[in-house]
Amino acid sequence: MPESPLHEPVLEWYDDHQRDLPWRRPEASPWSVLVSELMLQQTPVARVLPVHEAWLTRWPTPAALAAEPTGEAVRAWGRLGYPRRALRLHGAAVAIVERHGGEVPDAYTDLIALPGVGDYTAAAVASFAFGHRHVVLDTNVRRVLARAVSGRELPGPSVTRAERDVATALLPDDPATAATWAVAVMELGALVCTAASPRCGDCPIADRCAWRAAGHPAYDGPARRAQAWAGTDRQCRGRLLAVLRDSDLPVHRSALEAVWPDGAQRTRCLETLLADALVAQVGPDTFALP
DNA sequence: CATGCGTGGAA
DNA sequence: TTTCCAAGCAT
Repeated sequence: MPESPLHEPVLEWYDDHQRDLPWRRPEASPWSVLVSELMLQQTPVARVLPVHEAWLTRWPTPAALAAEPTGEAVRAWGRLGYPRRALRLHGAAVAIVERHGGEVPDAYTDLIALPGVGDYTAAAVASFAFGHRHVVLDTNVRRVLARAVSGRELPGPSVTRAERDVATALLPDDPATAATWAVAVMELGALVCTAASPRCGDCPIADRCAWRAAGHPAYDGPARRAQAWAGTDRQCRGRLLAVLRDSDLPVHRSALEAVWPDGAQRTRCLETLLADALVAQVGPDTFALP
């Protein structure tokens, strides 16, 4: 389903406005792309940039990372958030060495079999790193298509069949063009067609946007539940892990008690961190990164 | 399919 | 000061 009136303006806009990101440069390796995609899951580009650079310097290949303890990945992950992603990236590196001779695979089915790689990430790596033709459906793309094509402000909570059909119908036939289209729509969503304050005045397809034509009707789907934070297990786990991350030596229980007063919750969170293999117990009362 | 999972900057 | 996130994944 090639020629859509959306293609040319979006591709031209991307050519003029795309950000210069390390994982988009011609010399970027598939490993660099994969690392960036894991880090960018729910984490803003600005915070990923320095960690990605340090990561690729220290571990230029999957084999280099796979040779290290998982705790080194957790430490290097720093404050990107969702540190289980660090374990998954390490696990992906191990799997790449074991199953693919140390080379990041280019096939979607091989990619999605890696830890931490779901539909979006598999399609993104196959498309961005290898130029393959895939529907790359992230939250940015979903929002752009919801607006421009479907006339709604925001996509629903989960990907629908109809949404995927729309994205598939718009995907250019030529693989190279499809890959550029995928990253271009995503970039448009990230820079112009943003969630909160879309800059329709800068949008290359504003005159073809169904949402704009309909007068920017407000989102009418199910309310997205706000995520609580203060006092949650997530906050507690974050505090505990930060103590271990910031110490080169194993830490005593007392150091953990100091950052979270609620003993029952602290104990429970420490247990889940141990169960998740984000923390290791190295003595009767001492803990460290694995 | 609904939930849980971190973080720090912007509105 | 609160709120709301930001290129999802696993269960």
